[in-house]
Amino acid sequence: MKRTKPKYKQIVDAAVIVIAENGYHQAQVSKIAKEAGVADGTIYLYFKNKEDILISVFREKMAIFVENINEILTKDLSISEKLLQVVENHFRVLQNDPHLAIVTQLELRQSNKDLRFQINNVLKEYMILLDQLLEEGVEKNELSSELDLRLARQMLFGTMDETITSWVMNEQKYDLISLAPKVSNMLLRGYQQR
Amino acid sequence: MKRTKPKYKQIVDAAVIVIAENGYHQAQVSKIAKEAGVADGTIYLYFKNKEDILISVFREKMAIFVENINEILTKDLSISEKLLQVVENHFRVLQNDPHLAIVTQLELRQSNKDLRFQINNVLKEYMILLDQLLEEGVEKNELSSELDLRLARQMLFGTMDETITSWVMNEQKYDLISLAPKVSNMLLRGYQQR
Amino acid sequence: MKRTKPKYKQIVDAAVIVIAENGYHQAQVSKIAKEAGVADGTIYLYFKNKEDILISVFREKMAIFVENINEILTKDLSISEKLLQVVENHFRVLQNDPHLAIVTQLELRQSNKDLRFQINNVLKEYMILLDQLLEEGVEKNELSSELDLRLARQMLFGTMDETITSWVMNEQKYDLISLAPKVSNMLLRGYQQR
Amino acid sequence: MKRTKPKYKQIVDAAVIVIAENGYHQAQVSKIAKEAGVADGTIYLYFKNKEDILISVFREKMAIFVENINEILTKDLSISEKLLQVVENHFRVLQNDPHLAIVTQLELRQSNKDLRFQINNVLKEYMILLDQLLEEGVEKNELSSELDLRLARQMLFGTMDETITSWVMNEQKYDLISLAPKVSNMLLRGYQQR
DNA sequence: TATGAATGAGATTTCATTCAT
DNA sequence: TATGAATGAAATCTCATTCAT
Repeated sequence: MKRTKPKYKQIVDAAVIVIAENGYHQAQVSKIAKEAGVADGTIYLYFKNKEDILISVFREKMAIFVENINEILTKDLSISEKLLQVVENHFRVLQNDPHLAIVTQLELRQSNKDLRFQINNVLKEYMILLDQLLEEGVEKNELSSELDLRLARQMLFGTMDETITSWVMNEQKYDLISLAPKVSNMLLRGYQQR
Repeated sequence: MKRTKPKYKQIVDAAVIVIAENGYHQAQVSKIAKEAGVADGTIYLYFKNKEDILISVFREKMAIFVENINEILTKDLSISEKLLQVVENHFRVLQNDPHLAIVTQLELRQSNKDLRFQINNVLKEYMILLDQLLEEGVEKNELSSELDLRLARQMLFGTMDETITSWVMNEQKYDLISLAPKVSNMLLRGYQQR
Repeated sequence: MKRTKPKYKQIVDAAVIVIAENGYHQAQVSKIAKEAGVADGTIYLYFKNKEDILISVFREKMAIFVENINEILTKDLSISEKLLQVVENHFRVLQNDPHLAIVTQLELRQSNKDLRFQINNVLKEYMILLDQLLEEGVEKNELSSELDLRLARQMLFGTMDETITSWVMNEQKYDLISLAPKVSNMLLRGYQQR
Repeated sequence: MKRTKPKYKQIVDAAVIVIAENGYHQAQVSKIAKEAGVADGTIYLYFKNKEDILISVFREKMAIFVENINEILTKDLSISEKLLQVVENHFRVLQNDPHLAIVTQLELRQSNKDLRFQINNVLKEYMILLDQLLEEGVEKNELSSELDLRLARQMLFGTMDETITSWVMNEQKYDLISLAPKVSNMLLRGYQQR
């Protein structure tokens, strides 16, 4: 299972396209192979099984989020500014890759429990970073000292997720990124002391 | 397609149990029929196809939410109090029916795009009620006049949804209902003018 | 798994024909279904899986041997006469069902270890009857008192088996049944005291 | 197709080991290549295809039997003594190479009809030698003049084969070689005039 | 000679749905 | 209305073999 060879990336990218265009249940291995320009059997030189392709898609793409967020967190900015950048980043990555948006918001959710469990493990890393952001806000006295961190993070992630899903279901008709300031403002006020 | 006969309800209830206990992908029509105490073929006297069973499950159960929320909205209460009651109601219905919680938060999400679009149509009714609540808040000057209603509602629904899903994924180990005040408070502040 | 319905027998018989005519590895379930005049899926109402079909073929057909041998053993005959009848019976059943002969002597031996283990269990019943025959011969002093029963039975079965396999490999060109007296005579002498 | 180079022998020996340890159906070409310490493709410089490896295994190993038997036949011994030595030799070669015993008695029998016909061709050479032994016995008046040579040889081979297969299936728990005298005695008596 | 990455054909099994009774 | 036996389409994965290097 080589994870570095160009063919590995070819197949992951092909999977995103095929799933976005055909839907999760119509994304047969043979379609992915065709899109990637390799034989069906070649897939299995790089992935253990079909599930392994899907979890890899998620892992590879989620890495982009994590990397960006990490960068934002290390900057010397106020929490309100960081929060805005986090939301904007989340929105931007998905607006700029419409296929990926469909895949993460609609298609991959159709996967079975096993796969979703694995996806959740990948998501945890992202969640931890969101937790860090909020914790920092409390420490710096920018957010309420009484904030329930878990609930706050669930509000953050749930709001972004629902906003994006609605946008995808509305066929990505409006500009998502420009909604980020309003969203982060609402969240911020929710997190602040009265 | 009789929607009133007892057998219709029998089958819907059987579906909830079977899906919760076996998972979406292991909820075969024959299992549902067995649980309902009818023959496989009988299912098709009451439902067009399997998807029709699932959407019916959602529609029937969602009716409980809508009914409750409707009642709350007509009461003579402040928005902050109504918001609390809405969140509490949402949490309570699902905490009191663990099978249903599993089905709505985890299992039904595995359905295909078509079914999910239909589910979203059912959800719309609920969304409209949430919109009304927020609108009323703006009109009564309890919420910021600059509130973006759609985003606000997405924050409301997204936060509740994510909170419940996390709770289900944590095997419903803690008390969900008691989180309602904190959640509604955070939301409320987010919706208010500084 | 109904073992009595006519369709069960239909499928078993079809399996014998298909395996004999196409060979073990070319006996696809769909071919068997076609030969039996049922749909592919119907097979799985009567058999757990493909292996279950094959072991059933063996079990059903072996029952004929066991039944016949049992009958012979209960007759009031000399051991030499019983031995002759046993050999003759073995040869006759297979000569009269050329398909079955091909299946038992050539095709079913290609099965994997698991299946062969199960087949051996079925064979054991037959082996035990052969043991009884030889034991009776010793008790009645018709066979040498020093006979090693296990080796004697291995000689009996091995000789019959090799004789039939050679006959099958020679495309069943000569009369097998008429060889029974010579074969049983040779065996008998081998079992007798000098 | 060089049959002399060391790599040819390396591969044949690797095949015996891989088949014995993994079973016929789990003996992939790539496993054999790995065991032999060569690349998959290299196999095809020495063998036409996989079947060719297997038939080669059989041919190479059978040569040992043929050589030994030839030697025995040329000795100046009574038929009864030669028969004993033949049986003993057959048992000894397999008892001393447990891997080979498993391969010849269990695994190679799972091969398809084509391969088994080829194996039988190789076996024929051995069968001819057994025929010669029996013929010599008749000529020297040590065996019955009325012996049916083919049946007698089938009894000889079938008995040895079944005895060894039982021993292998019993996990080679007892001493096989020491059974040779009893076996050859039973056979001898069967071949002699009353 | 030697390599090993790539190929692609092929079959078992499940399960939603039908329809004769 | 109700039954349940029968249907049949459809997809993952393996592995012998090839061939460019």
